[in-house]
Amino acid sequence: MSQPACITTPIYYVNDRPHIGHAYTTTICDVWARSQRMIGRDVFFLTGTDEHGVKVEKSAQARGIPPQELADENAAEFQRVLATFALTNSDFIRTTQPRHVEQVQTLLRQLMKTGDVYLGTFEGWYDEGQEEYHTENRARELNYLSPISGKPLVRATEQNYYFRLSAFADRLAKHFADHPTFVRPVERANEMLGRMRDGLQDVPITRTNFSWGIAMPDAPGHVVYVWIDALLNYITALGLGTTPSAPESKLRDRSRYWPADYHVVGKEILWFHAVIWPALLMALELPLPKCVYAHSFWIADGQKMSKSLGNFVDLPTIERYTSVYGLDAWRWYMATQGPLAATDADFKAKHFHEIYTNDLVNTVGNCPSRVGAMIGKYFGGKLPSDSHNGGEWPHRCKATVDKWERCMEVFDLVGAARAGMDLFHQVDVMINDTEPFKLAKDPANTPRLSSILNQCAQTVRIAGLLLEPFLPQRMADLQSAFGGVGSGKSDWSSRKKYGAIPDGHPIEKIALFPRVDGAIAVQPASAG
RNA sequence: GGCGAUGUAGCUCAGCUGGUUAGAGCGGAGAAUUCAUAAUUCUUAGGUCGGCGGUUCGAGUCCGCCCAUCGCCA
Repeated sequence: MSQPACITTPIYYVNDRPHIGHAYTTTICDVWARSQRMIGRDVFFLTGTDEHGVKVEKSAQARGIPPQELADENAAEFQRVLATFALTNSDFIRTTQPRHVEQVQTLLRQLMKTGDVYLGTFEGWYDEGQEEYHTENRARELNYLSPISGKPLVRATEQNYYFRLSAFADRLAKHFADHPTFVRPVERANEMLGRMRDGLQDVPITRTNFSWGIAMPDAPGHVVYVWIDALLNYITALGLGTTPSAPESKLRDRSRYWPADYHVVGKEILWFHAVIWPALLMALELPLPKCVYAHSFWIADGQKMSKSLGNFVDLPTIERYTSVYGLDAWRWYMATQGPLAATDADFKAKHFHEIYTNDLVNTVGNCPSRVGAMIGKYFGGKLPSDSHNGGEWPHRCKATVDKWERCMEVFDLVGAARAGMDLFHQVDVMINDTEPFKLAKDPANTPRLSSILNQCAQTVRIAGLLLEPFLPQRMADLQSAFGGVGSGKSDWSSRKKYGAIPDGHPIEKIALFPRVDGAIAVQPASAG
């Protein structure tokens, strides 16, 4: 039985249009999901849409349509994007689906029963656009105007249901201490710890001033706050909120995927995922995710992306890149140049072009091309035999595969990609050092020539294998050009083994990544 | 305003608990080579390690202050 693996993206808010931020998070999750599937794990990769809340209600109102219609429209748009990008999510959960709504209500009933959710009163200054309250001091500082919209804050009193977050302070602190990689990267974990030291206050989980949301059970007029609703998607998708008799109880088959290996989120929503969500899970007596990975943001040409600047790398822009460079190139840039660490990454057309040319054209593309060409020229396209059993290469390949596996396990996508690249580079070095093209001039050298080219081909095959999660389309081409062995159906232990291509197997010369002329490359977005 | 970072070669960044000539990738320069997608390989680039002061036999590496940028929070 294979080991389950689970990775999630946040669910995307249907009030937003898809942009590079969504594409990035989903793509890196996809790379990881593919890698784990490749090594034989039973992977559940979850994404979806967050569809409730005041903003959706108001946007729909502005357009004169029911909120569900707006949600349907935009959820479809997000799903279209997934298809366009060939992302391999296992499910797409929508918070308006009955399966989610019912489980959220079941889970909230449970929390009321345990006392972790209680009815309380609150009065404060409310920012309707942001769906948040400000403290008295803060409100005065702001002149009682929303810092975002500039609209007046509203004095509001609410009887709300609260989640007893304060009760979990010690357990959370202990969890962070016992699991130093619970929140990554470490800079982000420190931010959470710092904020937790300031104390944890109970958080309201219902509102009464809007209706587009999940009804709080047994509490007419109370609607579940959108964040709580959204967080619970991670377990409702796995059926953890179903009762055995419920119509959705078959979802419980998925319970083996919990706890998730990775919740991949943007840093702006880390507090919810690193503190509130774990506390909720503790209250529900469910295990915590193994890691909450908070990536940073893409900026565009050195500037923060914002609506007012109009410099969002939006879907049409992304599609320009994929049409010029291909989908794999887009994935490669996302996964290897993205803001996986604590600092933001700059998205630049020129940089994209350089990375494409250096990494993909000149290395990943060219190396198999030269190996294939020589086998074609000197051996009629049939893999010559190696009388030296691979020499150093079985060892080198194994060491690299091991390193790749270790990197992938800890979500070090850049390190894993580098491992594959390094193998291509080593082959290039060997060719330059041993000069097979010179050996080919004298038939007396044939045995040596055979060994060298066999070793090149065997190693190229493994290098390509390691890049498959990043470059699924082109690496499939490479696998079929290099003997067609080790395609998806074989198991990992045999695929990763050196020497899988049999002697005499056909090897094709291929050009995986066409050079893109700088002149027709995607141009930087012009200012204004 | 509170807390926390960051500031290292043209660019993007590595440099664990302080110790001989401060590193990598890309760009630039030079050389080798021709199997390959004008691809590859090798060599190289003399950067006050933000500024000032201090601790120390010795500091990008510790402390203080200042400047700049950024993050989280209020």
